[in-house]
Amino acid sequence: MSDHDNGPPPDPTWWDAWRGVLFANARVLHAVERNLQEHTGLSLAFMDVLGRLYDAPERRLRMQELQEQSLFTSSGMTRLVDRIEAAALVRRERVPGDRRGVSVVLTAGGESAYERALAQHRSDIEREFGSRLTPGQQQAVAKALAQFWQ
Amino acid sequence: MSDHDNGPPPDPTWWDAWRGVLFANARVLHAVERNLQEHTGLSLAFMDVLGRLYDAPERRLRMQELQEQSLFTSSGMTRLVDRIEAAALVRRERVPGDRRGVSVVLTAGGESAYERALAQHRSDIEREFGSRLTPGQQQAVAKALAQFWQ
DNA sequence: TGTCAACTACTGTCCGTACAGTCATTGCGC
DNA sequence: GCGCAATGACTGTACGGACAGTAGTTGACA
Repeated sequence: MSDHDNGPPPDPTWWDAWRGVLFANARVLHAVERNLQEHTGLSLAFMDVLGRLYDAPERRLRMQELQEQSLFTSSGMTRLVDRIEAAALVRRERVPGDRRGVSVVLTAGGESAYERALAQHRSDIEREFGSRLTPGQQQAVAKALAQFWQ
Repeated sequence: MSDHDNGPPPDPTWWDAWRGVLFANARVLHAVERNLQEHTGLSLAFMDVLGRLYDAPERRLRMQELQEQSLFTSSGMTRLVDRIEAAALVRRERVPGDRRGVSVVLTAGGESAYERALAQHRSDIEREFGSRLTPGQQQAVAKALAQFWQ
């Protein structure tokens, strides 16, 4: 048994891949969130909610739908929507026929604020992340990780 | 100009890659952090600090070294070390020759707690992340994202 | 039709982090 | 040696999110 290959055993490949995901996420988010906040006044949490409303039919969703799609708890979503509503980017409306329910609707201001912020955000992501990967790497990463958002 | 290819323009590849990183990170972390906490009582923030001390010469680092390597602010690190110290996993020591400085040293209990938790954590990551990628995908992701942790 | 469990959203409270400011200590320029 | 900016760590405060609990509403079933 050759035991001349000593030293610490190398990390398995999946461990390096995971570390890459962890650090890429942290570093890119850090840069991008700060920049977005400065240029548009919107946080990524805001963007997440606004984006889901933007893509929804009639630009509206129930609180529960909003919460299910995101990684927030329902109480967290209540308070997040409170803040977005205070910024006049969405408004709450009663759901006809179910007095328990509340719809969250994108306002006109919210719509245009989202469009502006999305453009900024995408260019930030391209600079901090996309441009650092070759097209082949982009493809490979996208394919390997697509399963995590179905 | 053929304009029969309408519909929304497809997202660029780097955008899909980024989304993969974002969701993989969120989903895996969520599952793994909960499990680690339950089985070992340690949070990932604890693990981060303990790991850096574990890998350092003499199992000790200055507060500032600890802070520079991590994504915490210095005040955040002060309070994080407070909590880890309260759990008796590290202790603070004065630096001889510089009365401003403080060394953080891994205790014997901290060392063994870290070793146990690391084993748990790695098996969690393998299950939630590694096992979902083919060896080729692991390799590709690791290579593409290595730059984010140098 | 009355009762009760399930559903929807909100609130009380605590914890962890960031930002800005403070205090003691150090070392450089003169 | 003296003055002063830089360094290293800590503290006051505010905010965002989680967990657990609450209140109003609905629908199913006896």
